Amino acid sequence: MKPTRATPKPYHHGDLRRALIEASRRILETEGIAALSLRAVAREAGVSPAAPYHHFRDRTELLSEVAHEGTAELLESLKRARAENKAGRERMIAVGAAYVGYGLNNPALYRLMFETIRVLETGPLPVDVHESIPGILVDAFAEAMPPDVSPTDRRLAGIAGWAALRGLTDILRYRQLDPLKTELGGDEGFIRAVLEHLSFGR
Amino acid sequence: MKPTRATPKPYHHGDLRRALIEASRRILETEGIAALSLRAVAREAGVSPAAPYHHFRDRTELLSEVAHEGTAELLESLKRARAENKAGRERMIAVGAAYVGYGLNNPALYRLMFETIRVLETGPLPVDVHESIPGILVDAFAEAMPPDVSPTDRRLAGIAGWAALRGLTDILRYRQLDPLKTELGGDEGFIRAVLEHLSFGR
DNA sequence: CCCCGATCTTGACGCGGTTTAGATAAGAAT
DNA sequence: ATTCTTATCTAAACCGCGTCAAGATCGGGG
Repeated sequence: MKPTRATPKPYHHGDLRRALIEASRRILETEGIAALSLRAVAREAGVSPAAPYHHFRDRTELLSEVAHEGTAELLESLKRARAENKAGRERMIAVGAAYVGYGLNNPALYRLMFETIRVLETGPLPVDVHESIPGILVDAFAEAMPPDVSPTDRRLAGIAGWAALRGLTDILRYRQLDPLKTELGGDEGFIRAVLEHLSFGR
Repeated sequence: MKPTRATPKPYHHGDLRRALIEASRRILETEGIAALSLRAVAREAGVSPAAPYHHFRDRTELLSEVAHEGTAELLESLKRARAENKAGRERMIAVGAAYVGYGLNNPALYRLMFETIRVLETGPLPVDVHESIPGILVDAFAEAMPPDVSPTDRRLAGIAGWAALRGLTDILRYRQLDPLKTELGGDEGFIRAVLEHLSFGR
């Protein structure tokens, strides 16, 4: 009986595809995105430079897979934050903090996901919008609006919130400490303060 | 026998430094950031691959100079928008639209400025904060707050606005048209609507 | 007028992505 | 079990890239 594979049974190596992705993430964490070359990944996995070509069309496709894993993880984290908080301000803050937190805790991978490889957030909206990263973010902000807000304004709030999260993550990722940040209790408090402000914080 | 140049008289080439930067921008506009190699720039300028090393320490320094020009242009654009509008909501929208507009009109250069080469927005705050790109943005948003807002909240509003601009630019740069965008009158109207929303749009 | 030094070229090195041809080994066919 | 097939991997090569060392060139100061 043919092994119906969750992971296709490999021949020589033992699931090189998987090994390559993991090697990539290892390099990404330890040496940064600059060191993430196809050859380096192959070295790390202990195979020849040409071996990866039997599992990925080219370097971009390998990196896309790595980025895809990051997207899945981030999505999972957002879903968790959503599930653990009732719709409204608390959920918005929790979801937002989860997003920024992921970016800060996985800087190289985050960068790969949203800068180097654009395959992900690009393209027409995914199958189920509300289960996508932008979808969850937009929803969380939109639902945090007061009840009297029009649907259009609600949607604008969602987009504005989503945009602010992307920008905030970049700013925190690239910049040194802002004086205000420490005043407000480090990253945590700072993020929370900005998010609260975004949802009509007063 | 020497053609008297407008630019300071160089030796062999005729201000190769300048020519290299301009060649870089030409490649950036036409072929994108992926084609922006040192050798390609040298080719475009009609010199040997090693020639640039007499004007720039390495490839990064050349790209930094190109990015620096972009930063100067963007800064100029923001200053103009600031000067042409009195402090408050109108200035905030004008400045914000100028920022996003620059990013959309110079996608490859914008990306070089804020993704590929980080020398610019990175590092401790510049000499005069209020004459920097983040400074002008933060100020514009902070000043658009109602008068009864506390200094801390004002500053938070500035940072939130700045972050939203960065994110909005990315989103518009990477994504296809959002349905809402066309409803609101294309990029222009969309940006304006989001910005208005950011400053307590109700 | 000659020499100095800034500027540019030539040629090379090592690394990267990718392709081609060949070796290897697992499963299928006989 | 032996042979065949095919996926997998290696070896070797090609070309472009960033960079450096050595030499050629040329403008201006002595």
